[in-house]
Amino acid sequence: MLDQLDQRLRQLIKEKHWNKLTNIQEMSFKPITNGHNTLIIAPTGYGKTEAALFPILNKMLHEDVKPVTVIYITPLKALINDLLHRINWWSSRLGFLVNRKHGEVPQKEKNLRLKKIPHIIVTTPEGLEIDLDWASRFREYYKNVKWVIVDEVHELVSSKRGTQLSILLERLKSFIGYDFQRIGLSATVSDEEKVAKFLFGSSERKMSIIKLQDTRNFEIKIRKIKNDSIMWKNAAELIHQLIEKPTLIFTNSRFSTERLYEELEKLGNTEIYVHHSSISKDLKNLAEDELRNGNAKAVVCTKTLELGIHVGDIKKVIMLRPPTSVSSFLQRLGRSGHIVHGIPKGEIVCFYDFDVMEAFALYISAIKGKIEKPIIDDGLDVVARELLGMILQYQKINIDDAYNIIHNSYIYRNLKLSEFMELIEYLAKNNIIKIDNGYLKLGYNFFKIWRFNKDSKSGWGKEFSEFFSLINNDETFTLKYNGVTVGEIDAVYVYKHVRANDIIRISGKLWKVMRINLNKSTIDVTPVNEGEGEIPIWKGESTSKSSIIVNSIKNIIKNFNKYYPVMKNILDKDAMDSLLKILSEYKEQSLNIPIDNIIIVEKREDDEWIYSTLIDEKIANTLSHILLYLVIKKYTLNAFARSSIYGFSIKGTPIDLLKEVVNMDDNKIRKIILKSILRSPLYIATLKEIQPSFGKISKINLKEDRFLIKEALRQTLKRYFSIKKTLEFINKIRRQEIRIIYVDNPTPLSEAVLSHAQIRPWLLDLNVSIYQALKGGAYTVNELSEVLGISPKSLENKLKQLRRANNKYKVTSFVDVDSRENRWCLYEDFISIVKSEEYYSSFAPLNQNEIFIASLKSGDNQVEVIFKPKDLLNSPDEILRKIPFNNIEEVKVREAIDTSYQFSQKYYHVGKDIIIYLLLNAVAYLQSLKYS
DNA sequence: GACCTGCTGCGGGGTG
Repeated sequence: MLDQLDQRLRQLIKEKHWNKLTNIQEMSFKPITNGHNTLIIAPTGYGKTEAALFPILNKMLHEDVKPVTVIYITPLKALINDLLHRINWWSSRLGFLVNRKHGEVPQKEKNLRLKKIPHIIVTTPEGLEIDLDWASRFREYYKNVKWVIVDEVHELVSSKRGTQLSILLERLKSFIGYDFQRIGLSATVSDEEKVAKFLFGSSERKMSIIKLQDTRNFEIKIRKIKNDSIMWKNAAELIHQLIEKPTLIFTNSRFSTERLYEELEKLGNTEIYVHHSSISKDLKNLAEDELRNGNAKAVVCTKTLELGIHVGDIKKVIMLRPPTSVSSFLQRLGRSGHIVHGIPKGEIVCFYDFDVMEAFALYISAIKGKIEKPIIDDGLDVVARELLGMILQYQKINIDDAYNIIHNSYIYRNLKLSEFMELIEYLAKNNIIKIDNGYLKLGYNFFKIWRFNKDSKSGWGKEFSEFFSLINNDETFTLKYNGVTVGEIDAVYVYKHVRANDIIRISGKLWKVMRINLNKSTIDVTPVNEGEGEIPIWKGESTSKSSIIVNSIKNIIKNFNKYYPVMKNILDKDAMDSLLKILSEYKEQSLNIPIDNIIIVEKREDDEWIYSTLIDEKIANTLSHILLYLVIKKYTLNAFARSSIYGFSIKGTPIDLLKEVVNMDDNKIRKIILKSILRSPLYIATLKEIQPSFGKISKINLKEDRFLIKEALRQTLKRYFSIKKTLEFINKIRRQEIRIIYVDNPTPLSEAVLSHAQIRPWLLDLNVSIYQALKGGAYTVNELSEVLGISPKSLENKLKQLRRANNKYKVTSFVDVDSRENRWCLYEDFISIVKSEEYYSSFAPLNQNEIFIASLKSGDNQVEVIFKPKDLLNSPDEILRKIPFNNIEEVKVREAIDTSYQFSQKYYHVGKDIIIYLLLNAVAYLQSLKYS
């Protein structure tokens, strides 16, 4: 191939001291030169960027090209920065200008591109979105584009960002009126054809897929630690021995990252860093730099370091607990042995017996080359957003033209015009667009939702910059030390758990909370050296395990003897014992392992029914939601379910509800599934995510917003549930192809089910939501308002109503003497809150002997009780005797000498059962005012 | 205990 390259390019290759080109560079040259749309598949580190670049630069040297000639798209800002230098090295020497564009490029640098138009622009999907929608001058230069390169296609293909990009490419094609050449760069994927079609869309060019047979081997060891009360310490001790400088230690959560670091630190480890998405950028950069410089012994990280950023040569990868998919397993493993002939070296450290099964299943699947197929997101919210983008671009757009552009995208090739019209009508109803003689224009709600003005924080709406991105963010608090950001915590966690003087562990350090600024959503902290810090819990989306893992586990159990020799090589003794233990426990109970045709049912003492069987997680999720729906309808609100690949469970029913489900007809089950999804937090989250795209900001109305509800339901179903597979599963039970066996003793898989999180329903009934939010704690109106997403004012009114209630939803309030704020709690929880340490000072008078007067009212009855604080503690019955009614509508407390009522405290709608504590609260509060 | 990613353009006015 070298001989076909222009002399100037050949000279540069010589200058780089490249003796030869990599295989993938050789193989890609011809198809790209011939103008084919080309998908290049090879692992990281094989020079894919140059494989795409060489033939293009070669052509650019000979053709009359005008800037902008090439758009290079990649999903990460860090990659853009890397690529800029890499591409610029070649192109600047050939006389072509390169420019980058992402949110953190300084304004000065951004402005340059209009003065000197670049030949090659490197940006994100969002960057292209901005340019097409909004950059009215620069986008004119896009009319010269001949090539579009999309990097990390595997990363984009199954996300909304990829869907967005697929429409953007069709918009670009329509805008410039030229079928530009598309080149994709990807890591190993399972469904290459589909990925190629996704990328190439409506282009009529021939297509080529260039794939490097990945013959790289890898070394893997699966280990198990003892999961007793000090399992984190055990894990750290083992990992400490396994580390070979430099090592990447992957965990599956931000919490685990911090927790493991804590224990590694206790073992005296230095030169170890923490890396995850909630750590400040500077600290992340430090960790990356130290890796590259060879100073870091190890970095404990989440998926942040799984993606393509170069972090130097990694000697070894340790995974704390198995990752949830084969592709993630391979990506993590691939971070080590980065030199082309290096062999990746990995360790999986397991906590539980079933971790060992999963780890081995991952290994077997990886060896066999079984990788998860991409699931393309076909959300209509993306269509809506792109439609709005097109209107921004053209001011107005013909409905048919808009439809054709969307329809050209591979993802929406089956979208019917009627469905498109339904979408348009819904957008028009929300006044985010208006329809004018077959043309679409922006409606007056557009700039209400996507605000330009950052300061007008009041009310609803999002910042205009967010319009260009389909990534959602939950509310967070930023931790600041001396004004410098050190990390981030979920807002809900802050409201529920963080208070002044608490010690928090984040970014591998301990911080004391000095001040919580609710308005700015920041927390001022200061570093401390000792004490036990609490690690915050971040609530992410649930990560489900791929069905490849489930099937692989089934296969391994069925053919245990066949796999045994491999196992002996890869598992350490403890891991091996774990696997054998699972098998022998079933044997001891004379049970078959529930892999294909058995469900083992156990009822635990607390009314939790566990159905264990290896199962597709979507089926488990669907079944558990059906059961949850039935329990709530029939028995109790205090119910929850669990679902996992090891089975599912339901708590709160005295009878086996699965039996009832099996006896229902399919239509009824279908209806229940839909109803149960409408109550699931997963649906609520989807709804929240997509509704701004449709211009919906006010309260959702079941009739008016049918389109939105239907779409949210469809997306939730597609992502997390499966009606078809669930009905098939139930049918197998009916036909007794799946047998149900009841047992009394715990079995290994049921223990695995129990280790999964509880799914609680989200009820639209406000009383219930408040009940759920308050349960077990005491909160201010503002805190609750954030948790529930209801305005503080209406929430306060609701709480005042509930104060009068005479049922389990009844609430009450008291003053938090430390913060002087009113706190609300469930009436049923009040006494346990009084007795908790947290609010001790709110019920502890400072002076026992001062005299107070309480005036109590009930209807027309009224009494005054004179008391000393010590009476409340020593002889409460005497005080109670003086109160002639059980329900006290109003209590007013003041100090006897304060005849002006200058300081008094009131309570409403309380029973005699808690009045003593409220009097204590009033006294503690009034005295705290007086003595401070 | 449950991952990650990104996020105005253009031109006019002022200052040195």
